[in-house]
Amino acid sequence: MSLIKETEKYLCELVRNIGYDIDNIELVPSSRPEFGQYQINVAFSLAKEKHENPRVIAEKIVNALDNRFINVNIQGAGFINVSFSNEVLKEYLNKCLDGIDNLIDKGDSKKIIIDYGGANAAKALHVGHMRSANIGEAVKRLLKVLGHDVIGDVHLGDLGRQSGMLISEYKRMRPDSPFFDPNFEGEYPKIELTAQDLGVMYPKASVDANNNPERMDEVREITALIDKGDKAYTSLWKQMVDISSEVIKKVYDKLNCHFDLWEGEMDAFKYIPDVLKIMQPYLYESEGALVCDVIKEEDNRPMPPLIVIKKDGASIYGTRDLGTIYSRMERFNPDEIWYFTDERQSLYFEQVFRACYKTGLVKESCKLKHFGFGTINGKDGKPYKTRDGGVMELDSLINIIRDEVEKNIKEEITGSEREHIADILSIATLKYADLLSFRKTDYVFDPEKFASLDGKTGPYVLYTLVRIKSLLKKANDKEFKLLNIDNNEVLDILIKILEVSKVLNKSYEEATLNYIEELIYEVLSLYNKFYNNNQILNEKDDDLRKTYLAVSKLVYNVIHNLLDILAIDEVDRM
RNA sequence: GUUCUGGUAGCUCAGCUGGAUAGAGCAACGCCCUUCUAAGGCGUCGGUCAAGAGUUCGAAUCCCUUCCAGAACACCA
Repeated sequence: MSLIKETEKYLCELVRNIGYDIDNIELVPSSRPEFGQYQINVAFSLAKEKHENPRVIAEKIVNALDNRFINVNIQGAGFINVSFSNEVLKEYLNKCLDGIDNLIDKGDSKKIIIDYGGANAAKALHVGHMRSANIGEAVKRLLKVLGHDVIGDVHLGDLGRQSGMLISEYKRMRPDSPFFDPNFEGEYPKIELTAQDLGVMYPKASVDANNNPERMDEVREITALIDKGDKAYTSLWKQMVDISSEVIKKVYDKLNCHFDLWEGEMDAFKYIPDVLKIMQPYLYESEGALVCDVIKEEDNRPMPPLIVIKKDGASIYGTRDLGTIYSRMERFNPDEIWYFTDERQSLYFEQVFRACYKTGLVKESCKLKHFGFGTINGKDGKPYKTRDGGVMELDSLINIIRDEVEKNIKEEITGSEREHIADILSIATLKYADLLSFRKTDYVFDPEKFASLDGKTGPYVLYTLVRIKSLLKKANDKEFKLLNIDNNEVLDILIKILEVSKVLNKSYEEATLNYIEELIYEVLSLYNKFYNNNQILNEKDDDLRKTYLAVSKLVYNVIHNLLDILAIDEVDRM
């Protein structure tokens, strides 16, 4: 258990013993550091409830405190200020030099499925996919650290209009192929296409279909045929999906995103009949489609019904999501399913979730949650595009950052090591920037700013770690131990590190990583200040040198573990 | 049109389950290298928290109104 949590429990017990019935007290980092490390504001709420003087309540609490605190004082109308004694801090933090277990508080373990990634098969990953990947992967790792049982699913968009687009294009390229011969019987051949080919074919088909209604009808027809299980088209499409999957996987690997399940919409297919059977009593026909009402009496906004079967008889993305949820319930029986997609899909997910509960597809005890995120914009405030206004592919985006980041690597580092460092640094830069703002906030993509050594950036973080690692490596001392922590710069670092537990829990509750990044920056910034003003290796006083080294090790350990949650790798030099 | 999200320093953003004097980064200006990676650190400047009214010991935070911006709103995902 973390020191903060343990202390809060103690305080809660203490206040109860005085005669106030409360279930928790918060130890808040002080907004007025000159009065102490922490403030306790409980006297105000109790005063309001009991109609007593907050100052009197504060005095009662203060008088009961034991000697784990020093500098206890009451300010203003009833602010209680306390600081931990150095002995308490040393004893606790000396146990935190390796690993992160002593710094965090685990709750009840839940089984949670995380649906993130969402790449479209047969189309290159683009900017929009990056946030889902980065946020989803980090949240997945965070949940694991907090003791949950997590399953991450890439949930590929491998069914839908792009299949019709690509097959119609292939038909124009190879009209004589057996896939288009209705009389063909036997094994369909292997197609000779690369992911690059598919990347060229899709936009070509898309442009044509958008300008030509007949072509669009053909696309729809092919899409519907796959939906209905057409052998030739399904075989062709599956091959296309496999071809592009390899490339998609490589990009996800670059981003350190590793999925437990590599499934997609097509995998939901076989569950759709069961889903329809269960939902049957709630389905009705509307404008040719089969829909399910999801409006509730208390709604004060339009809530259109969820379309389950289109008027052409084919499934739609909602149907596939329902099938996926059903399959997850059957196979894993999770406590929760979390979705990470663009915020613009929030109404859609609301519809799907309501349909699940209403029809009994999902039991009430299983929580379905959608966590939307904001868009990545250019400096003009509009979604980030290539110079000519096209969709920015994720790979190009990585290369843009890589060009910037290269400038920060020392010239003396060359060859494959340089390449390796550039790889890690560019992903770290991209991720740090991507996770820096609150999940729902749109942010401006600014490669130069992100790759800068100054400010809240990946390079700043990794550079600081490089210095710590170099220093720890040079240290001859066998013993790293906090012995003398009277130095204020040291104390500031230690107190900041105590926040880890709360920061992780807050990040979990809101499914956002910006709090973690903020903490990383604050710790490292305090460490840099300390590093600048103190000689660590050359410190003559044994106790001080051991303490300084222990602080360095503690900082490294904490930041290393936090970066691991964010799926950000480090380098040894740069 | 209805609903949702947002409006905080010149710029980019935190803070929003009400707490003491509203924060950070960048930019600008000024300091600190016989130094463990100065690729760093320190300082200064910078605010009607969109506007107005309300709730209370206390409001950037909660409620209401208005203005501005973005998004969603049935067979695309």
